[in-house]
Amino acid sequence: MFSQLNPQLIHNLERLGLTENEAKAYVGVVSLRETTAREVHELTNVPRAKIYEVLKVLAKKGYLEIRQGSPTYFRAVDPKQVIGKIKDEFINCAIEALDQLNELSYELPKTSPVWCIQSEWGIKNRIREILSGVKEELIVFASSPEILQEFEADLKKLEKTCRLTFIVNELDRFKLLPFEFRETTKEFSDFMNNIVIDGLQYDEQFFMIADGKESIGVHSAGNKREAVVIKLPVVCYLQKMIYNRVLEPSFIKKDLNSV
Amino acid sequence: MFSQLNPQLIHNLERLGLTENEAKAYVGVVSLRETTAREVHELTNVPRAKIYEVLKVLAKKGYLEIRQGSPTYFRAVDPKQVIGKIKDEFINCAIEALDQLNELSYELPKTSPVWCIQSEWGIKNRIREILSGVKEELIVFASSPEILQEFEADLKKLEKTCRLTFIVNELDRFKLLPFEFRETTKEFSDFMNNIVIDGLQYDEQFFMIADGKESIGVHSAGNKREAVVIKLPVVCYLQKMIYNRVLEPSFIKKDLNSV
DNA sequence: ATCTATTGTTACTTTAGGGGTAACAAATGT
DNA sequence: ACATTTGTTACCCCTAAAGTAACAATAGAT
Repeated sequence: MFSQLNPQLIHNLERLGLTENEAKAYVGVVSLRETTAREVHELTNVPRAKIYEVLKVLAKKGYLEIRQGSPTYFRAVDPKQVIGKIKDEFINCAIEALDQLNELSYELPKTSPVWCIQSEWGIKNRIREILSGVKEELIVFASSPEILQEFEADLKKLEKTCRLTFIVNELDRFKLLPFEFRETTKEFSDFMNNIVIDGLQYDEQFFMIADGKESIGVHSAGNKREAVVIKLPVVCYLQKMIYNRVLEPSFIKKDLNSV
Repeated sequence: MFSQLNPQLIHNLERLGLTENEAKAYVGVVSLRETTAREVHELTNVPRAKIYEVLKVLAKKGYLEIRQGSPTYFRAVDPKQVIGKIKDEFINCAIEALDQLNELSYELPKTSPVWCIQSEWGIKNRIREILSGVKEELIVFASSPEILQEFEADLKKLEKTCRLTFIVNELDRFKLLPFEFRETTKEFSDFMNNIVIDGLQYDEQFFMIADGKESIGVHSAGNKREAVVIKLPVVCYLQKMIYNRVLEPSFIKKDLNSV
């Protein structure tokens, strides 16, 4: 009747490189164990005129076995073997691509002073990269605890070798995290949550200054989230100053004032 | 000038899920390290009208970082990270697909008596499966040593627990392999190399009978190679008889004659 | 300030792969 | 012999992605 096929499974198989009809047909044969083209067609709704070619292709790829005759019968090779094969081929491909990409890198990385990152994964990736390079001091601002939780382990490790300063705007919301937090002034946090440029609402969610020379800030502008990496020592110095200024006076340490 | 891009690399990246233009653009940015859309366009020949959108997409996926301005600059995220991410996602997908496929297997495998396998990988896979199921006796015929080499380790292991009989048509060609071989009669090997059915030349290359009830034969018909699996005990018995008959008389053992 | 070249965008065409449909030939079964 | 099922062929359609051409917006030069 109407497709009992798990659409998520079909989608996954497509991502593994099968066409939609190939995915449906393979699932069909696996479901039916040992079967004819017609049965597969009826279960999967792949047009009967197409099913023969599709099953042939799958057999050629080694995913099916065939018993000739009229009708011809088909049998699925164990999914574990099939998926394993696809995976192996993909991984070989990935390894080869990586090798080839690495050969392109003849120049040393020109490190430009400012970059913008527009994917969630890219942001986390870059934060982790910066964290792994911190030598002495790290200042972290966060407007909500989620992102800190994400990097809790990395930060905990850093705590042993570096001076860490955590700045937040509401101490309460962070009390579950095992760090010592300092609170910003009310004015500052109001300001941070309410920056509008060209009609776009900016919401600074996270900020980090590493060794006073590299910073990354994560904000949402409109409905998009992005991060900005800045490596200009001057700018970072200014940023650091600002963060030092906006701490609640009672928490400001002597040595920070002297900078 | 004319593309210095490694086409193999482009092809690999396409297999990893990028479009051709995305692959070229990413390779371009990796090559140029830190660069503008125009430079990427000139290096890769991706149409200039397309390069902006393509680079944006790559940034959205997290493979590039952006420095806004006019011109906008682009920088590649470390290929190791990028390829690693793609690989992880793929593998998750593969694992999920396998789980879902395994849920479909409600019935016990109906074992049909005869199957045809049309991919090299599928053939090897099935041979290995059969080898792993042998309990007592295995008879192997091979017309060339390559395929035996492929399974040398598996066969060596079997030798300890089973009676193994190797039948070949030219002892000389197999002397490098660490097994005891028996030779067929000249007539038989001539016959085997010269079977023509419906104008198609059949060349039996490999044959194996496991415990007298399951057999697999690999042959090329025309220019195609395929394998036939037969699980009918009767047929296997007959096949076994034939193989026993065609051994050079001097090598025929007593107990084989008595069967 | 004006002109020019470059940057970035938009709208369109083309192509190829995959999917769907209809109609026919070949084989099977009554 | 006839009908049914199996298998094939020739189409059409749609979409994703590549290519093209022309225009707007910006930056640099005179």
